[in-house]
Amino acid sequence: METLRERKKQRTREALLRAAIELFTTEGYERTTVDDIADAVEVSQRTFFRYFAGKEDAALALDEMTVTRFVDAVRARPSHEPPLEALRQAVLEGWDTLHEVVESVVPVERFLAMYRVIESTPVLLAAHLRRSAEVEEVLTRVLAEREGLDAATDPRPRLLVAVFSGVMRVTERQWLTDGEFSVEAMRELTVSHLELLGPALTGKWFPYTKT
Amino acid sequence: METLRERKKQRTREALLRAAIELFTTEGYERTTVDDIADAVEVSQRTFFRYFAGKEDAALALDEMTVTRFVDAVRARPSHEPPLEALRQAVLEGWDTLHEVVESVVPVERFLAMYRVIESTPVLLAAHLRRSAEVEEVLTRVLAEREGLDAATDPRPRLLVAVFSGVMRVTERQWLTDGEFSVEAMRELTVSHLELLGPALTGKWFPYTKT
DNA sequence: TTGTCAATTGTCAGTGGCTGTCATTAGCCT
DNA sequence: AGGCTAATGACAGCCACTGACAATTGACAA
Repeated sequence: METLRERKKQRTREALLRAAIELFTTEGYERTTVDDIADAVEVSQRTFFRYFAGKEDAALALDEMTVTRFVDAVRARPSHEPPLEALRQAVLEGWDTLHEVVESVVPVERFLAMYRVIESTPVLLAAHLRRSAEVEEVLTRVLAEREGLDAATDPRPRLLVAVFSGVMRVTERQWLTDGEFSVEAMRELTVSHLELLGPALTGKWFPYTKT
Repeated sequence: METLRERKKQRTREALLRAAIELFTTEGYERTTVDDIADAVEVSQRTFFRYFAGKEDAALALDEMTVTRFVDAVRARPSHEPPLEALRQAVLEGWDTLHEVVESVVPVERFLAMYRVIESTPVLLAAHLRRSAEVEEVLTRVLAEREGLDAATDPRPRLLVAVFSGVMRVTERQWLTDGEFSVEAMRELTVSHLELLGPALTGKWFPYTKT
């Protein structure tokens, strides 16, 4: 049983996060001030900064939860799987379990709306990409260990992760652009894009038809 | 012959850029204020913001020049080359002609020092990655046109560019980490990493030896 | 050459993100 | 109940950045 203090803190944080997401998705990220968020929860601006490193941090907090989940899923993949397959399965797992990760804070639609805000707000997109680079670093170490390679001297795990992450970014972007925001659509795009990986590199452009 | 006004403007901009790079590389990006830069050139802070969209913009201006050069090089590659080869050659050209692009503003060592500042300063790295994403978009369109594909519906050009860019990011990062800052070292890393692309994806980890 | 026009710059005031400090409040524990 | 500690609020201040307006300076024609 956790103490009252801890429960209060957790509620404050969640309230701030919810208010932030609400405002970001309805009013826009730039037009929302930290004071707006703090006022909505009736705490001081200073308190906001005690829970979040900055405005960006609040905007990316949801995404951060899903990323953590994804990385854990990669770690949990059986070690006999080829690395690319492990990454692929982990991503698909991530999308399948999106609800249980996010729903504790906001409905999934809010999450998707927030995702679009991130992609369309330059400063948020930048922060998101930097965070992705950090994740690539972690994945590199995880894969290197799995495969018994030394990430410090062997560039191949890092390359593999970079390539995979590149494909995932393209996939997410197209998913948002298509306007078809179902988990199923995301699954299909992921699978088909990863299948295109080999052919795309050879430079032999067979006629392309959507699957 | 250009007018006196234009020459003055150009000189002011270059002076600001040089002062900014000087301060960023010696004092650090965060510890340098816009006032510091403006004072060093003896203009008002307001004037700085008339030449650069922000502090970031000044920090990334040099890199921007080289990126522009690279994109132009891609456009200039003969259309019979396979796309990946065109990108590869354009990158190598870019490194070979680094001097003539950069030297008009600062010595090349300054450029390299600034590059390290970018990689080691979170907010600059983020901005750099976002800019790279924009470049990927441009390259996608260039390649799609070259190959007679429709970038809007066919994901393959975008995937190819994303993969290539991923490899280049890994390469640059390792180049900076290795501490061997010669153009030759960069060439070699580029070539060898691109050669590893295929094998890295198959998941068959042959013993790796540096070339 | 001089006067007019337009571009460049400086000054000033203000906003918003973010931090340090310190007093106050509120939960915890004996 | 009372002392301890963690959480909060209030305040002052820094810095990036912007809008508005006035002052300056180069351009160009009469």
